[in-house]
Amino acid sequence: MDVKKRKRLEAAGWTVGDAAAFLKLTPEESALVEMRLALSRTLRERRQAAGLTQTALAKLLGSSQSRVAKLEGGDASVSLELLIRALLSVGASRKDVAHALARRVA
Amino acid sequence: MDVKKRKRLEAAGWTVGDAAAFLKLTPEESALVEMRLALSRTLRERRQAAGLTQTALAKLLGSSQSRVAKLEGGDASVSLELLIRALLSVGASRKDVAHALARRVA
DNA sequence: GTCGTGTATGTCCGTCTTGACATATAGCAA
DNA sequence: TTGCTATATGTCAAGACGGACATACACGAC
Repeated sequence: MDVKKRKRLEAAGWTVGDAAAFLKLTPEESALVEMRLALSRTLRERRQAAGLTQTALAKLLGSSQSRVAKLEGGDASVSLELLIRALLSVGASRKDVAHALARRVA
Repeated sequence: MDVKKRKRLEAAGWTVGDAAAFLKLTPEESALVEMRLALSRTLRERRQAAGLTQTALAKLLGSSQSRVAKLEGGDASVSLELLIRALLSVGASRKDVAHALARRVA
């Protein structure tokens, strides 16, 4: 968005920014949200690249299809822990997980 | 340990290896354990480098000294999630966390 | 010795996460 | 249309996790 348009919107009472700014997240909260997002995207990509369905991954992970959907969908009810476990179960290494964690998402 | 000694021990019924081999962990379980270890070590180092006591970090984190001790001590009752939150609260960035996660621990 | 400080360990109880299940939606083929 | 497959969404009981607290331990100063 160009600066002029932003100025115009802000003058009209709108706030322009990303989700973190909108929700007034602290830097730490933002980092957590971004990590979740980065991991869930990576999970979906790796699962599809491996030719697995959510159901198949769920079985590998010892979980259920619905939870895998929540993992990939960034549902608030899933922990980083489970996301990381899921990545490991699609063959990611520790280094892969680290890389995924730092991946740009915005 | 040199090969001869290992052979001798194995001949006597001993198994030589690291904790993962001893506990017969799957590669994924090993990776998780190593991540926990890597993060908790990094947390302790960063906290000390920042000149913080466990109590001070606990306040930053919105937790208690006892939980920080468990975090750093690798207690089984702590999640990766909390470890990561703790790192963020001592000023680590997402990239820092990723780096810590992949850090060698053996 | 006794403080004081920092850390470790154990337990309790409320909350969050999870697997399981049901159900809904979407796409595709016969 | 029906049927099948893949994914999404909601709910819930059981278990895991977290903060708080008590307490124990270690160390140094006094």
